Amino acid sequence: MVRSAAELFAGRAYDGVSIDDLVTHLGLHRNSLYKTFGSKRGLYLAALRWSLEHDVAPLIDRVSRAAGPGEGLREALSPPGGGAGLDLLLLAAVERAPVDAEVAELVTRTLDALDAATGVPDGTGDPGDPGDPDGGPGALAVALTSAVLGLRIRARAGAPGADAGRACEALGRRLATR
Amino acid sequence: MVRSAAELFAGRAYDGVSIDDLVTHLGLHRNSLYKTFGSKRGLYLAALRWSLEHDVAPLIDRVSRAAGPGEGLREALSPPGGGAGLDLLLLAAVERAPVDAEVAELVTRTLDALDAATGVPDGTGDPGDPGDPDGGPGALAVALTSAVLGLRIRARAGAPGADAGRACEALGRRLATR
DNA sequence: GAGATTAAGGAACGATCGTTCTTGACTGAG
DNA sequence: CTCAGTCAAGAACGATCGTTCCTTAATCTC
Repeated sequence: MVRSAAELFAGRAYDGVSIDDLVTHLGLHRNSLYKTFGSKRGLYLAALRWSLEHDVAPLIDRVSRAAGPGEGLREALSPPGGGAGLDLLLLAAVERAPVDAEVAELVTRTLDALDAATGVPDGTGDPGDPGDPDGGPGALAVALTSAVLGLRIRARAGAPGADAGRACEALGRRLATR
Repeated sequence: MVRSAAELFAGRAYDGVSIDDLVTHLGLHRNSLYKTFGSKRGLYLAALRWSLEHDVAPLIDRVSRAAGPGEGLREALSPPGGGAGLDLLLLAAVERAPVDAEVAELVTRTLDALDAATGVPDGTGDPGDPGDPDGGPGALAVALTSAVLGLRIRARAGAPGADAGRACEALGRRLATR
């Protein structure tokens, strides 16, 4: 149920998903929705948390176990389960986080975890260069996960699609050497 | 007028900006809006085109003239003019392009131009590696511009902010060497 | 100066939004 | 059997959405 809601919210913007859409695509009916989740926002938060736990968290696990940075992040773009993947997190970051503090908190915490999972060093020449300088992973890891978000955007926007894998592979190779 | 509309649409989602918001924040009044642009979507498209021409195009110019890939893209994150910058393009790519073919066309064409402006080689080991293999810039350039989009997302989502510059700098250094 | 044209400023429209209330059938305990 | 409680199903609510229409004031032409 919550998973179906997550898939709907991952497909289009928050305002683009109406209560009628939710009621018809899900089995659940109006009364139960408000009884259980309180409001549309409540259901959205539940769906977001579900997606972060069941889609993104396993992905973070696989990334942290991957051989190189490129390999792990390439499969981040095409999740095996066929679920919402990163899309709900992406939409939440772009359109909900700026107007919803609770969403912003969830998003930043998840992205920070994804940064840490890459295991990529800082990459700046600043003092205290390696790994974790002072709280939080390195600048290069932030850039890498940001690239994944951007590639997912371009795939959604209708790019040819196949070159997303090539782009991630090329980037991973550059970051892996040395 | 169109610029003010672009700033509004860059700030929140398309459905989050109402006609009342537009007529109050802009000087223009309802009748003229529909006389001139036909519909809300018409005004949105005009604003998007304006932003692409006045915000993104100069940015692409500066990127193509920058010394290294990192230097040019870092200022892409904090445009000097203080305008909408990449935000309208970003929102258009995430939430409008999947449901509006005309927006998708504008977005993909602009992003392709940004790729080409980086002057970054392909980076894959594929045959025909250097520069433009067959139509369109290299995979590494796609990854680089995608990273810029992702960093802008994280800045909007409430990240500490300062590390976006560090991330872009670190990535630029990695891509410049060799 | 008189008449035609245009734009401003709202009122008003139907549709749809998120939310709540009412109704009717079903279930378990006494 | 009876009755309190639960839940599906949908009607209905006020608010707001995008869009159109109407009235009035200003501008331009002859």
